[in-house]
Amino acid sequence: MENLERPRGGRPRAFDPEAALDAAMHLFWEHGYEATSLAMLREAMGLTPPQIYNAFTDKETLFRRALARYHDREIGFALDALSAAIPTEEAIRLLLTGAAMAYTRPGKPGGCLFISGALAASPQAQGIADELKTYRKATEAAIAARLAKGRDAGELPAGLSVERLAKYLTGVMHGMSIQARDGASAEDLQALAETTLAAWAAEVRKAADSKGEADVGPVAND
Amino acid sequence: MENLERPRGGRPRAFDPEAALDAAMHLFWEHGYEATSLAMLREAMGLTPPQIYNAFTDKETLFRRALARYHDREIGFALDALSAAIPTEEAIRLLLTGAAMAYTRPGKPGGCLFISGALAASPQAQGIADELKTYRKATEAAIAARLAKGRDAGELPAGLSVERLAKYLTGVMHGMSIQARDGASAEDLQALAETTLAAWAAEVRKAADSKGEADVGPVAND
DNA sequence: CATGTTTCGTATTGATTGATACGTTTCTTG
DNA sequence: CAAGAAACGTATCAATCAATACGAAACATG
Repeated sequence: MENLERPRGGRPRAFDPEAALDAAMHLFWEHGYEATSLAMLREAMGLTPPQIYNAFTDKETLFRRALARYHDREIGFALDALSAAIPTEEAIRLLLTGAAMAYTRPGKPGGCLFISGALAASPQAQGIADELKTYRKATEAAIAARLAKGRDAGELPAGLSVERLAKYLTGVMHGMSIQARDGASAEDLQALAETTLAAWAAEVRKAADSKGEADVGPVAND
Repeated sequence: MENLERPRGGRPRAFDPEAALDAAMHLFWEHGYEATSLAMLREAMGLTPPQIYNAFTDKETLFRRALARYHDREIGFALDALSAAIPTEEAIRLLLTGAAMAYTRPGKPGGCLFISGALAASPQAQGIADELKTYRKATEAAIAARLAKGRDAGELPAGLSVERLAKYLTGVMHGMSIQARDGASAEDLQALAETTLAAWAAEVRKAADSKGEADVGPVAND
């Protein structure tokens, strides 16, 4: 998966590429793609420009590597929550709770790199903005797929629009990311997640009522 | 309020400052503060650099002017909804519906300038990022104040945490802004708003139940 | 009409941006 | 131990960034 091993001999690297990538990731996370200059990267990574360019080609490639690393190391909770063998509602609860924690980790930048990396961008960096959008859309698609799976399994009413609910949940997570950047605590985001789950229950009940069915189960009482 | 009138004679301006500011606002809205270069502003505003600097001091001042103009001309719906003499729930409904429309206006950049302007920033532009955060926090505070007013008027249960609910609603609006930037339609955002209002009802009921009171009224039925 | 004031247009300014040239050093391989 | 390969450090590249100098032009006021 990692294509960093050298094919043949030569002078060995004087630094740890993973540690350097980690430093770059945190810097991009904090300041975004375009606002992070090579001078800042140089200092944070402890490297000279030729070292950076030899190892990571250019700034754009370095950022994409940082994105992949972020996806693997910082938000594994999302994939884990959605793929776990647990009820749908519990998976969504794990997802939102995980986001509340991941967006407010001590010593880490607040919020999500997929959002902080670039929302608006210059025309030259449009490709980066598009890549980030792709990551965000993938999250939404994964949530929708999980909801569809729960609906097909009879956990959710057949009349429920999974796309609509996925868009709501993704939107809430995006909002949590911005709230985190504005100083919200883990507890604040946890409360936000709980309010969101209340909406979940209301939406599910509404969809079930509109079909006149009563086989809802997990959200029947009050 | 506008301090653009000259005190004494001199050569008149060859351009309309408001139209120029409008062009700058839309450009900042689309690309954000830092990613918008003076070359781009020059072309969009149809002005030479000295014209821009003479009229708006510098890029930062121009951006702050654009922010104020955006606040006055593009999101008046928010203040209107919160200050209207209508029930609290209706005010929130207007607020969210207004956001769904304002974030997807044809011919305008998607989302909200207060978010697209800068989430992450370079150390040099930290002041701009802080100013945007101030605008976002002001929105949250205005929502909280409106909720508190509704609670004090007996429209909402006394046990309701207006700060928590305000944080949720603000977060949802932020999420709507990002969804709009990712291509969501006005209908998508409207659906998101309706799901949010379902959460509203659930939260209010929960707060009322925890107090054991029944004087809720607008959300009693099912 | 003379004077003061403001903006005009043209041509640049110094600083910073992302990215390299080049000769040297240090490793693997045969 | 020679030959090839890769990364090293130093110094710097052209392009773009935000911002101005400067003299001419166009207004208001006396």
